[in-house]
Amino acid sequence: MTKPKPRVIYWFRTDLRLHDSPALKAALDLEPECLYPIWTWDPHYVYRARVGPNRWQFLLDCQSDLSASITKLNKKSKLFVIRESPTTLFPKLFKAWNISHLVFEKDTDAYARDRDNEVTEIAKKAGVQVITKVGRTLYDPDELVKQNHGKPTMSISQVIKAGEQIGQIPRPIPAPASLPDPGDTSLNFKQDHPSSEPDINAPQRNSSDQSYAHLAGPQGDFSVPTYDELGLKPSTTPHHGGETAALAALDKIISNTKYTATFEKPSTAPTAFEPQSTTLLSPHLHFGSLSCREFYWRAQDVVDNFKQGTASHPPTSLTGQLLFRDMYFGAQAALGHKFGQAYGNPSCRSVPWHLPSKVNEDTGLVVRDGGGGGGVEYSIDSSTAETWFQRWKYGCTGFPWIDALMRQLRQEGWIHHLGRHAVACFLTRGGCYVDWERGAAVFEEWLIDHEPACNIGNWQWLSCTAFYAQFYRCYSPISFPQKWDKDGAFVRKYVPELANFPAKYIYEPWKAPIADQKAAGCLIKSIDEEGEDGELDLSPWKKEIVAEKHEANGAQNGDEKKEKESMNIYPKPMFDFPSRRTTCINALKNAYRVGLYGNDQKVLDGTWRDLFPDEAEGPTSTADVEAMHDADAHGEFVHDAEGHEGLHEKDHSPVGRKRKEHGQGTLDGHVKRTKT
DNA sequence: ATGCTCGTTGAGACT
DNA sequence: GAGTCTCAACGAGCA
Repeated sequence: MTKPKPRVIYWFRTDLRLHDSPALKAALDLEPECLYPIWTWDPHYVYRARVGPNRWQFLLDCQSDLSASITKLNKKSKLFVIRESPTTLFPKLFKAWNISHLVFEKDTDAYARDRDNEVTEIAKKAGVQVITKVGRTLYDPDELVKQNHGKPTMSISQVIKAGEQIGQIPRPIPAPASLPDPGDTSLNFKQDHPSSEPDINAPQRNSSDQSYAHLAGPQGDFSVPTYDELGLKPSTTPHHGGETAALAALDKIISNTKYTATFEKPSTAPTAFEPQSTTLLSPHLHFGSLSCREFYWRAQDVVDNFKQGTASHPPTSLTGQLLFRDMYFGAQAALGHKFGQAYGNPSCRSVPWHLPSKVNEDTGLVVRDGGGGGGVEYSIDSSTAETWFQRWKYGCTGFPWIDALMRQLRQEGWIHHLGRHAVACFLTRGGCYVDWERGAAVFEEWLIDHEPACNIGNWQWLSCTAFYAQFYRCYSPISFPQKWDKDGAFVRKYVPELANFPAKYIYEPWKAPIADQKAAGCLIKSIDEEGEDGELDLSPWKKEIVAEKHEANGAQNGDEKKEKESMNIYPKPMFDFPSRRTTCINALKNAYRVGLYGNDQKVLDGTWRDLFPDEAEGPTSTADVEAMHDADAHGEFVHDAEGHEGLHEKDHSPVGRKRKEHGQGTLDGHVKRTKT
């Protein structure tokens, strides 16, 4: 008796490619009678993960390109996009299509693991065999953890050591030359509609969300959704997704053997644009439109054939970048949901930042609903910190380097790695003393290459709560960009108000004499001088980004012309950087001395904050306070003195009010030591 | 133990 | 302009 041939669903997720897909190969090795390449529209991504229009665009690009590539291999086939949650869809789909096997690439993201376990149970019940293969990382993150003695991989040397135990990174697998037919695709069942509540992506839409209006899309042909169907605001990124584009970009990079072999991340310019100084392949790695192993071996082969002894090495080399990615995946694989937050995380230091996340006491996880599009909910312990956070987010801090980066991020969905360092340091340990989880949430929303593990890991790194501890190494928003871009071309592009400023003042425009400001067509003013009754008015910066990039050179409407004729306004810096740096470094020093991690009992029960006096983050010496008053932007810096209100009670006082500072003392006298 | 080096990407003064 | 040292000082790993 011959066994019936397998009827296989290949479930695409973050592996939107045909080349080097071990899971797809496993599906094809079954020699199936039929193969259904599908995408299920997961409500977690639609409603619960923060996804801005630019990343949506990139995803749809990847899906469209993949679907076309599948059709090239088999005219009857395509990427069948089904609008339903995988957990409700699969039981019905297995039956309707008489499926014997479900194949997908292994995913170790905390959420994805839960979902995949659930789907695997569903398949088991339906008598469907599940096959998974690793292909998203160089090594299987679980294997990496196992070889790292069961511990999260917290340094690159641990990854290298564990990797040596595992063995060589697999060589890439060629794309298939043909694909089997799909079977009958009729859907003889009713669609289950997922709950859209809470919908943290509501702010990303400008028309009604039709994501789940039709099981197989408005035409009933399983096509990739359009922007209309998803109700999304238009994207503004110039970067596009898709395997075809990814492989072409990789070819171009690899063909430059010197660039490939001698790449050193720390010496690539974060101020470079058109072209950028790094590869911009990260969004492709996230969506799987490029295999990381393809990237690794193409780069490694160039290195191996390069002039002896002149190639760069991990961790700064191109392959080193991929090892860092694996490191973060390994940390996440070991820690699960706790990796994404400080609370309860044994590998993450507890620091009494401003704007801390709220925690659900039952689950021990941060509260991830925040109706109104906030994502993770947080306490506003300090109105000044909240103002600083909003000004950081919308690129109106008054520090041109920071503002240029944040505007590039919001508009294009990508900024250079060192630019991410600069803005992350500024928000957390090197300026605002705001919780890294606030910054991570903004990156989650805006980055087209948002990789949960890498984003979380890098924010922990930059805030010196994990992976990195040299908190006294602090990025200056003035000296750091000057290293690469003396003239400020980058600032001029992304902060056009300052386009005509003299290079001498481009990173510190508040120092320019009024005559120079007038000559450059831009006045430097306190934001709150601008608004009515002293209220902060960030609206000029918060307003929607229209896709003006492509139209700007064409017809301008009357309003825009008028605006051009009048004087531009750019804000004064929202605080004195040198004094804030001193304050933050001392606060970090203190937090390190207290030495608590997220899983400490005192952290879990909330009593840990008593170990930090009100002055925990405030100025630490009289000299600092004086320095602030001497600083240029008079009045503004008095805000520094607040932040002493303690972190528990909410502060409902109006944003931007000036306050008198309390008496100051050095930190040391207030600190109870927990380490001996 | 205690001291040393090293760690993907600091700033600033100096040679 | 590139390299080197100091500033103040972190943890991990090693001898």
